[in-house]
Amino acid sequence: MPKNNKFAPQEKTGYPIMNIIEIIQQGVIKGIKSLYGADITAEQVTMNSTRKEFEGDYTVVVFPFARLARKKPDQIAEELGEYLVREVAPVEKYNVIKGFLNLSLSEVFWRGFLSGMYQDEAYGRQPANGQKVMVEFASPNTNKPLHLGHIRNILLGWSSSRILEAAGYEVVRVQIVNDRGIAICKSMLAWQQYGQGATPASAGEKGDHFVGDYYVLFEKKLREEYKGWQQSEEARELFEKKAENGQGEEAFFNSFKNTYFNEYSRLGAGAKDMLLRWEAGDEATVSLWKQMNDWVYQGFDETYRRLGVEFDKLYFESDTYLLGKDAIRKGLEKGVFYQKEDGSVWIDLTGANLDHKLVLRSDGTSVYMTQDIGTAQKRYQDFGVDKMVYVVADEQNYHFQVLFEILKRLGEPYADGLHHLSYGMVDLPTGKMKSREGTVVDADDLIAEVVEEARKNTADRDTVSGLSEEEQEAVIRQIALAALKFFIIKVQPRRRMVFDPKESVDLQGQTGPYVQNAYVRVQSVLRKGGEQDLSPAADYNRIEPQEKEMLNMLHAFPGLIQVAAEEYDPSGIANFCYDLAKAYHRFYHDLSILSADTAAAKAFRLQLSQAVANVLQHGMNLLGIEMPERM
RNA sequence: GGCUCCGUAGCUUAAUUGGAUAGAGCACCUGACUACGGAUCAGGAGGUUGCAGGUUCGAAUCCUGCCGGAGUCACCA
Repeated sequence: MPKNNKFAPQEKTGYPIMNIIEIIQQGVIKGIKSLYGADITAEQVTMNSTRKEFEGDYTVVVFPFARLARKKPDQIAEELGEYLVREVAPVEKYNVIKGFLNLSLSEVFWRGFLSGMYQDEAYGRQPANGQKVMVEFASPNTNKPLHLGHIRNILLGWSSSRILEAAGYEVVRVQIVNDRGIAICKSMLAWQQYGQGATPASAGEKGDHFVGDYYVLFEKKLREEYKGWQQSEEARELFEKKAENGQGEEAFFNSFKNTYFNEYSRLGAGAKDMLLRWEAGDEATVSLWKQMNDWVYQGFDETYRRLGVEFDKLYFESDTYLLGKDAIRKGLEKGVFYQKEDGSVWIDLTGANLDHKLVLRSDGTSVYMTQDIGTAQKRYQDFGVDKMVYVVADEQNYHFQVLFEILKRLGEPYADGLHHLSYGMVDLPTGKMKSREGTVVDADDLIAEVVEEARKNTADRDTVSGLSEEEQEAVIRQIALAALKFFIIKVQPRRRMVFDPKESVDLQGQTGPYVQNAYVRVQSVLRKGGEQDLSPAADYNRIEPQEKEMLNMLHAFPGLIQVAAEEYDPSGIANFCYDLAKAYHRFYHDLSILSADTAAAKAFRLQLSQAVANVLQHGMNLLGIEMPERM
């Protein structure tokens, strides 16, 4: 194989390989000018890949030129087609159907394109652009294990960060860990009262689940306590006095629950007291808090490891929850904020189609927004990033609109680079996930489940029987995670999605393993015939439609990465990988590779196979999905 | 109620951002290896893109109004 000139086309096309679309667009612009004397911009030249039921590679839509040329679309298309064939070298043929101009590129062009890229593992990756972007994702609370919702978040965050890297950015991956507050105090109190010194090790349980169990236990004990209290004199009197007209006992006590926790409950008082002592820095409390959080982190780390993600830096809310007050003070001086008589500080965002928003309470303490302002500033100080992406569910859309507007008005240097990667909640076929009803899908359980399913399906295959047990286990894990990840990532983020556990473990059809299988097929072919000289590919002169389809897709891949990065949307990459895998499966079925008719065909198809495998691996890698060599 | 997002085949979802006959997968039916891996391929059936108007050569996509669903409008996080 010609290793030393991988980027150079083997045949002279007369044009750089990558910009064929732009070249055609320029040709169209010149053509319109010379044929009709009109000036148009590249923007006005709409080009698509030709639909596969028609002949051609690219299609120019000529309707928009009808007015300029004062001719019928069909006639324009004819004239323009003739012009392009004459003036733009790679364009070899054209045909016109109903006002659409279909252009076919020469085989010379396609051979040159393929031979130039098929060994390039970095094909599609943009050179560094000198910009730095921070991606925040995961960001769990430390009182409960991760669940399906976190998985969607993590997969989106991870794949987006990979895609941004491929688009040329330097990426910093962070999360903010919500490690403080009343929730973790509930777990702490429950552990203190009922735990009898148990540890994750002694209980044989993962740390995050261990701590989560105490949170659940707290809620259970609280409910019991509340139920008992409802029989008391005090409760009866309150019910008589405060129940609204016609309000039943049950309805009343349901709505009273919060007040009960805050004002009557022994456990509630205990948890709140715990929080106060934590805030005061009480040593015993702080050390218990550290201990429990440590357990949780060990559990989280394990889950992240299973998912194959990692972070460059963790921010902890216990460090950041007091940040932002300075910014408020400065903003107040600059007149960005205003103060009410009671001392609370606000911002008027009605000009930006938003509302008035509180940024500091009357007692001078922070709210969520205050922290987020401070944290953004801190992150900029820490890393000097040009952009920040927040992967957070769509219930916080309004919050981020407000946050970004505030940062803009404060004149933050990164304010134009802020993006909320908002995604819809994950529903189950039975409806919403509700922790109270125990319908939350636990992340670790889910992973274990898909691995089991993959194991069952791998058991009776001799394709992997030659591998060691360890290697087999790795393959099973790769397949399982591919199924799970692909299932989630293929859906556009903004959509609320239905997660059917049964479908997520499917290994057939539009799935991760289907894509892996295409890759594995290529590897199998290459093992048998990849060691040869592929230069005869230059003589291949009858590119089949199945081959052309893949060449077109391969050519589109770099642009797709760009779009995915600009839109912060990995779903397009997933769907592309599926389409490419499908095209390869068809090609593989219809045409012979190793026993092709000619040496040229064989060499060309081996190049093509290798190119497809590279791009599939690269594309799936952007989604955080690994490719096995056998499966 | 105000604002935002979403309604596409029975189910899960695409549609190159206004382009050609709305494309896949699952499930259902029928077929395909003495061939490079059948976790595959081919075919069938399944659609008034929630409804009604409008904009134009052309609308799932843009505008208006309804209908249905979700989220959000805290000195909560």
